[in-house]
Amino acid sequence: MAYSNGSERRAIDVLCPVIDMSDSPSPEQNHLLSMLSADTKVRLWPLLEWVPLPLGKVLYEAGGVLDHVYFPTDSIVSLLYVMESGASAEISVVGNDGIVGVSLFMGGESTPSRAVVQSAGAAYRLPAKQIKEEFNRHGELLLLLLRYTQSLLTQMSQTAVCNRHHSVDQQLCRWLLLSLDRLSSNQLKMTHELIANMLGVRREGVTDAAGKLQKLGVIEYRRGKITVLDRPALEHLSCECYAVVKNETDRLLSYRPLTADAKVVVRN
Amino acid sequence: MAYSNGSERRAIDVLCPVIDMSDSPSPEQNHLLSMLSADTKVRLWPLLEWVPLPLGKVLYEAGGVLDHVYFPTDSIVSLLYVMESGASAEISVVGNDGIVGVSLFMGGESTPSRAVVQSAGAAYRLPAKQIKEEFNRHGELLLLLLRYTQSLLTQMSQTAVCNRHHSVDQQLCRWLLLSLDRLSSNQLKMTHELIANMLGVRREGVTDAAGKLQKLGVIEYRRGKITVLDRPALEHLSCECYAVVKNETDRLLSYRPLTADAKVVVRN
DNA sequence: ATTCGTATGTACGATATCGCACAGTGATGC
DNA sequence: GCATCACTGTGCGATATCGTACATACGAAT
Repeated sequence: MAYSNGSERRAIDVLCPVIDMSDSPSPEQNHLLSMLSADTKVRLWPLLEWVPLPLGKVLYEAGGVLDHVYFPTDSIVSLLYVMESGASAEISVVGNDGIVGVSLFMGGESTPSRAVVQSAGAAYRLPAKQIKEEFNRHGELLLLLLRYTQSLLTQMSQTAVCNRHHSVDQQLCRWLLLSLDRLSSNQLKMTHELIANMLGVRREGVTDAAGKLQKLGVIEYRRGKITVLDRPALEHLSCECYAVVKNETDRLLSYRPLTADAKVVVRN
Repeated sequence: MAYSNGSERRAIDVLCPVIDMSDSPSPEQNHLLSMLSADTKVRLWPLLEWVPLPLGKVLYEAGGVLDHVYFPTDSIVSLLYVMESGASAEISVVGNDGIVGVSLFMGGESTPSRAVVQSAGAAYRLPAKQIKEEFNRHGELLLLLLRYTQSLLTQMSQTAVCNRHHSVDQQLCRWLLLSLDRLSSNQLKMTHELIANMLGVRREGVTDAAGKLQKLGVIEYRRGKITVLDRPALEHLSCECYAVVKNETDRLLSYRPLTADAKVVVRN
């Protein structure tokens, strides 16, 4: 892969003095951005804007016009659908493995879902105009983004099936794994209430399911902090949906989640 | 729109004598194909192969390699996800408004779902090589197919939400409307059993729901033939999901379903 | 007309989730 | 230290759907 040696990286630094790398993390933290060639990086880096994404921030509303695409570095963004009744369900999760705002380059300009920050962190963003321009060069970014979009299709269809056939217990496991893959530690800041919103179930249902997992020693939590203690057990208890999506995403994007030993392991 | 006058149509006939239009219906019956410019049509028509699609035919298996994309004319194809347990759920429906096999041009080559003919009819198909070549010209077909893919994203995410929050009764209405929009009559050949497979529920659940609709005079059925008598009522009884998907698809593709007066109305 | 396979109708207990209500309990701020 | 709020635990009846079992009825084929 390009960028594996120091000289190339230095060339970028020289060409793109606009971005102060000491302040903000490297765009490379986003897998999609890191997979680009040196040429494309030289073109795109100066256009990227680093933005902190506080918990709960809404990147775009359902039906609203998108003005940027976001490449999360260490944040997690949920694509959430909110119904007329107020009931909601998470359609997809995006972390440093993806991009938020595919409808910008797919041609639709808007989507019927809302993008909301589920785990605070940051992202690099690119204005609508720039992403379209780059997309229309019909180069590697187009290919990459299309493959990512296909992985989104998989994620969404699997969510549909999971919602139909699996228990809250199983879905909680799946959800925890999806989040875990996109975090650099084994701890997530998340209340039962918020998870319930994502899964589209009652808060009490999540409390029940989480209680069982805690009794089993798989997770540990208190007041908005969930620590995963036994990830293999979580995978075992989860429905097949997690593995299907992960395998397909790996296939499409050679996505590599942070391995256990690269993580900051927390015990609370 | 192009092709509104006779001279252009004749030009095509001269240029593409390979396709015998008297045997097979026009590719124009597929909305995506009909939206192309004259130039593109001249290029594509000779490559299209007309194929009858009998009920139940599997266009591709989950994980299998796709060798063609299909543009249904009067057939309906379901994208069906079948789980390890054998339980299934319909992810999306494709009729003359769309194309089957988006993963071919999205770059994935395969998908974890199965494409199965839900309503017999025919389609035009294009070999993998040809659709990729045309896609890589980066012309109007690319734009069109990307917008269609976005409408697929909408359809899938709405399915996910619907599976989570709506009753079998509501979902049956939504499903009937989706099928109706893709048929040229008000009658569908479909057993409760098959509908149950699509919705991912029990057959008895469908029988119950259909029984209620029949009692209300909204539909009429016997042994695999369902006749819709009161479409407005169906829309009223359906959840919002139908309308959301329809509006979004209209917006993205200017899709126009067959209007009531253009239909062959059947009473059984 | 009879037969037979398939489609549909119905019933009933089991289960999962819901909706609601309220009781603890940890964290945070004054 | 205390008050307060947000988060979590728990209980209970209501409801929807499930799984299963079996009855009925249509219609195609002989």
